[in-house]
Amino acid sequence: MRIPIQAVHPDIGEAEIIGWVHEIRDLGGLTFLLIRDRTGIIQVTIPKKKATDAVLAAVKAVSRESVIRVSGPVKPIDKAPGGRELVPELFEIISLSASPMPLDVVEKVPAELDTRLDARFLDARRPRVSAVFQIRSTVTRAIYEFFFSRGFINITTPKIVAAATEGGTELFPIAYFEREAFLNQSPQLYKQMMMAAGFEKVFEIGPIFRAEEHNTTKHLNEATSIDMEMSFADHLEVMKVLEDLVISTYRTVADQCGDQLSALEIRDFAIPEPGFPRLPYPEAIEIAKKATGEDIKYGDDIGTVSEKAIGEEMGAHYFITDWPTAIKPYYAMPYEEEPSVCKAFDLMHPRMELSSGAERVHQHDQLVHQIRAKGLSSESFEFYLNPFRYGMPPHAGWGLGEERLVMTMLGLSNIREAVLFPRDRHRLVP
RNA sequence: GCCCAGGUAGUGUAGCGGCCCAUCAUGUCUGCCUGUCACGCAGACGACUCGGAUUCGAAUUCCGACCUGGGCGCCA
Repeated sequence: MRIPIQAVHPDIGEAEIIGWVHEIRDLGGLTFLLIRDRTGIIQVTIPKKKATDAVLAAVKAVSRESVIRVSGPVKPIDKAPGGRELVPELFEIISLSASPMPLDVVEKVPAELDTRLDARFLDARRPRVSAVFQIRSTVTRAIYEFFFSRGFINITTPKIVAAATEGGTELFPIAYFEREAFLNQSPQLYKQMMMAAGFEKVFEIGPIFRAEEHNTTKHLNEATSIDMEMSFADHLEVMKVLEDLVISTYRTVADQCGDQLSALEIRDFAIPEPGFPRLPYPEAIEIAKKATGEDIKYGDDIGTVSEKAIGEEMGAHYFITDWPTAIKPYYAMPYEEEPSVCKAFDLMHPRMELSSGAERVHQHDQLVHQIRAKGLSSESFEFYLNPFRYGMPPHAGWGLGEERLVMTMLGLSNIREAVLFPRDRHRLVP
């Protein structure tokens, strides 16, 4: 019976392991193999004089990164990594690895991201890479648990759609039988429609597609969006939910991913402090203006340089609130007393935007008016507008980028590090 | 899309008109080695992105294409 390498202790006497050959050190009369599975690494020691011919022949034939099965007694040895070693009685090559390999799993020689992504299956054998995706898995589970524990209903919405969600972003066109369709940029319209269905609290974690030709370390053409929508809630309430979710996700990772954080050499993993500061948009651009010396006017978008400058000033997670209605989507609710400002917010990490959300317009006529004010045609939104005629409750929600959450949490320099098979301007394979 | 920097063995690099049938490391192969832990030692193998131009001579200069990284824009 195979046991995980992490569970191999001298007390258990004998063990059978299956794993990849991490390193081979042949000293002549003595050969050391390091064998790796996803739980850890163990040394297998083969003394030439005591080993059987079958074992010696297999050890001679095996190459690095081959899959092997080894069984034999486990011995406590101070000199071995982990304080124990396995001396094989049986040594079977299950799957021989070819050489040379596209990259060095042991990381004696670094590999560039592009090389790594081309051979992602090998790259992901590296403990530090594997750790990122184990943590991302924990993040996903923590988020599902967070929403379920608060009574949210999980929904799935179509990724093949007939038209744009918000305008603004480019869509990928696809052939849908005899018609043209698009990959959805956001579940926004569908999650709002479920407010009209009376679901009250919904969430979805799923892919979104943006055909923007951006070329940066924080954009993807296929990303994972964590979306929620809540009836009878205003923007302030859903901001609190967002803050709680971020903190509880960090806490779960801190509690459950100690080994993975060590593998990433993250020693000072800090859980964000509750009470994220709320920075009104006019104050945000003031900070940006002072820090960058640029002439930023009210109503301008906050560019990358400004975003960084404000992030440095704030130093931790914060919200930007009270955005000009003109630069937020048509579905953001303007303040009654000052309609040029709306109840939209962005959740910022000092490095970048993580989430944006808003209280939504729930009155049909106002929504039509705002769609037209953005230069969009309300006819193509008929499927979306219809529910607003038949008792749409007030509601609010947000969308949070999962890759950006993981990237900022782990200090990854490139968002592609947080995706197994990233899709960007140039990469479609693997 | 724009700007900048690049593209040299499987990987990561040095070289930047002749000292280059190209440096170093890692890797692979062969040999030696019984406590390695980035094992060591000896030997071998393996590369100038593609196309054009300049030149007596191009990895090196110029032009074009393709590809990569970073910054910006757009965007979340």
